[in-house]
Amino acid sequence: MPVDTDVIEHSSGGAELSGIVVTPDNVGLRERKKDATRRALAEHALELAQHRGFAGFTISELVADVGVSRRTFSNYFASKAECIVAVTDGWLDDVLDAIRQAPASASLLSVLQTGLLAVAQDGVERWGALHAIGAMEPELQACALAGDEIVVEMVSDEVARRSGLASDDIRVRLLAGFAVTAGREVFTRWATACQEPGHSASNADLGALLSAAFSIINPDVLTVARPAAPTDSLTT
Amino acid sequence: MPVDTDVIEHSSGGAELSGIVVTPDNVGLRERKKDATRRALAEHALELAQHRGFAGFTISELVADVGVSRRTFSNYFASKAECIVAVTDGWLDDVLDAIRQAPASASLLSVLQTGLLAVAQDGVERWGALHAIGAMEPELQACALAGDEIVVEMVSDEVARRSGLASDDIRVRLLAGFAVTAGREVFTRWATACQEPGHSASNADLGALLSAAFSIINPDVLTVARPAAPTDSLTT
DNA sequence: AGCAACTTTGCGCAATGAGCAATTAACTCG
DNA sequence: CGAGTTAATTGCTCATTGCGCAAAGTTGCT
Repeated sequence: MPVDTDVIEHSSGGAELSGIVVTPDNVGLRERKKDATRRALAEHALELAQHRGFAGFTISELVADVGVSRRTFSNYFASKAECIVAVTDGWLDDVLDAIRQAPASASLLSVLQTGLLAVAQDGVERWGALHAIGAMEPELQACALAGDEIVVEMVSDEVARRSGLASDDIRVRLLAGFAVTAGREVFTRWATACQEPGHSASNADLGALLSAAFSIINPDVLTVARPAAPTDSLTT
Repeated sequence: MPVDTDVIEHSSGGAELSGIVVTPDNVGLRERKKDATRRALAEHALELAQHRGFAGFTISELVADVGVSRRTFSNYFASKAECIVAVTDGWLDDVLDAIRQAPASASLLSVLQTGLLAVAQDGVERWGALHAIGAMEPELQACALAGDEIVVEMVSDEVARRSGLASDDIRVRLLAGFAVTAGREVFTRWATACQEPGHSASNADLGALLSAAFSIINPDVLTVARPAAPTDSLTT
């Protein structure tokens, strides 16, 4: 009996890729349980880290609280850091869904901003905690960054679909990379702003921040013919 | 006797910040020795990783080859991954120097490209090896990404100086972040291209790749008054 | 030379990450 | 529903790791 089975109403199972849930549509009990323990571990790890610091608790303590064996932990995560970062698991799907559901008429840039906003919906609060801990814990930060890399991958595919360019076109990759970086940066500011005394942070501000961030991008780069590309074999 | 002292002619010592050498101007013997062991460890670690794989050797083996104690290793690096990534130590200074030495008349964007090219001078080959290993080793990749974060920090300062904007202006940070991301992406393509059978990769191609990458950026964003910034307290 | 500052080293230990085989729970199909 | 298949959990075990501590060895400065 890993986690309180009663609490499992219907979460979503999912196939894994590099430890991140990608397709949360299996509905077997087995999958739901797996997902539940994973979530429980990540969630509780974050909580412990918030109170006692990243190094302030051991995996053994964590699993004791959650109710699984020490060995099981290693079946899910390769490290404590990876476990904590797993609280962001759902976000990838949030962004992707938001992008897919955006009207075909919307511009790529605004679509990406929309996707980012979608994550902000339920993610920013956790992100604050995550960032607070990770700020001085290099291992955690590294894990988070590595996780983002996968997001970039997936967003690239989506951008490629929309723009009609190859998903490994350098501009596509970089645009996706930029979007993720922008999200990280904006969320950080947002989170810190929220924690301040006069915390008048609203969703509108978040949109403004995103706009400021995206103003760096050349608005019509992807809609236009490829730019100066002397050696074609490489720029693809 | 850590490393062959005879070989130490004049490398450069340096104060540390998060494990990355920042100011390589101390010339004491002590500093040079430290730097030498650090380098020796990183270098040899990379070599071992190339031949036996990341998990194919232990820290104990590494230090045995280099000639320092197991304990000393931990004085320098917190993990095997961190040690390997340390072969990139000098690159940060390369970029920074290149940026600083660029004529004041040059545009920010071209200056950044120049800085990236400076790294390519001696770095790309190692980067190939690094990437080859790190591709499937999440821990290594994570470390590298975390290292880049520091580069972004420093580049931001430089960009701020040139543009006259605050170094924590969101556009400055994102521009720096973009530059680093672009560098990573470009180097990856470059390195893989070089390894291919018909390896006709020249420095010119590298410049072209960088141009393609930077074509995403809005050319006059930083030289112009700040863009739409509704809530000023946040966009700063 | 002699003292202060810093590094290296050895020892030791708690914590980690993973392989293996046995157990248990979930799913499938007749 | 019940037997067989598949997959997850668990307990053992062990090599490896990360780091605190104090002793011994270097370097730097006067």
